[in-house]
Amino acid sequence: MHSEAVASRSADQRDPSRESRNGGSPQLDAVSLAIIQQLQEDGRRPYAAIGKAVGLSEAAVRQRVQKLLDQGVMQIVAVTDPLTVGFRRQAMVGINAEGDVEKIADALTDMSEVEYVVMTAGSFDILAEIVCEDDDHLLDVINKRIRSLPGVRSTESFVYLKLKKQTYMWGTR
Amino acid sequence: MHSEAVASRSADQRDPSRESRNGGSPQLDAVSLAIIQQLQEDGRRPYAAIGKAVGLSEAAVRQRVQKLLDQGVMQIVAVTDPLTVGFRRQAMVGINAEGDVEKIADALTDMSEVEYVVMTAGSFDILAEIVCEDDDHLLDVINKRIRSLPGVRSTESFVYLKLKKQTYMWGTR
DNA sequence: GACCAGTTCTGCGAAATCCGCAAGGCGAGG
DNA sequence: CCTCGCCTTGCGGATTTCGCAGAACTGGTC
Repeated sequence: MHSEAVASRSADQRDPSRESRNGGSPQLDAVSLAIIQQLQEDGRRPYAAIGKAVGLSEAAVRQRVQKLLDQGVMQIVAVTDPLTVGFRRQAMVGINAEGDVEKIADALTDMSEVEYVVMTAGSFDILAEIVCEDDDHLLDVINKRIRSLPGVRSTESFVYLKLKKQTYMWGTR
Repeated sequence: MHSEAVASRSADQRDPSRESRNGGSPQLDAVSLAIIQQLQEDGRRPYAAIGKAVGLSEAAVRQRVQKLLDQGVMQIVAVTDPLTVGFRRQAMVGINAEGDVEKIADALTDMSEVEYVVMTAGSFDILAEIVCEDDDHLLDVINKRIRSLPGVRSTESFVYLKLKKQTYMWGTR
């Protein structure tokens, strides 16, 4: 019914062997990847259109999307540039820590002003992106809430001046 | 018909005076903010439900969402953790530059491996997030493509080990 | 090979949503 | 007064969503 994509799908695309060891995360086959890719282009694209593109029925796409959402593998959301949207201060904070770094990362995760937390290798152990109402708020979060966390050795801040690019199209290359 | 939200809306929410000067971006009133907020929670929420929440008709919400999309104020997309999705290397790169920094940022923006570019104040002029297939690819992008850009004085890389948090809920606080 | 349990896909109707369009209200400005 | 921009209401038709039942495939076991 829907082109020749169907014929090859069940034969080879479902192969999960290439996943290797990437942290025990719920393995994704090529079909789910293709679905995610469709939704990276347009988060509101109808299931039927996605199904046609990846070679699956509408209902099957719906189930897989729901599972991906439930598993937390992806989220479908509106993204903006907070700076554009208005009167806010944003910054990236590099953190040097000692002891249980992951616990510090968890503490950051619990802060509502923190949008993005990633553990890194390099001269910072953690990078955290912060979105605030104004300078006072930003200062408060960085100096009072973050620097006072046990294990935080030092921090360095990079206040955002202008967001130049923000995409989610890694699947489309 | 839709609760008391309507009554107050036209009276005060449409006031654009608090926008201040934030870069000549298309000013948003409180209603559009509320719509964005709804879509930050669920990018697929139906227009009627959004309308009920913000006190607008379904058709009006539809028009505003379309305009916000067209203007590039927001995008509705699926977001994932590339590391979770599989076999990739990701890094944040801090860049020190001389001369026209914005031009360098534009050059970074043109690279498909670069997902995120922001100009900052601090010890880096630019922060760029990179998503790659593997180590070789990452090395190639950083050392060959970025460091060779005219005006780039130095770079420092932070390879991602683990993404701990990634949200878009600034509207919901 | 046969059987079975679990999972995934397909194929439907029914309900809800999307989408374009037209007619009218209403406030802001010229 | 008139225009412009935006919202509302209402409408129908096309499309999409959603739940469910049956079929198909997978992996494990005997």
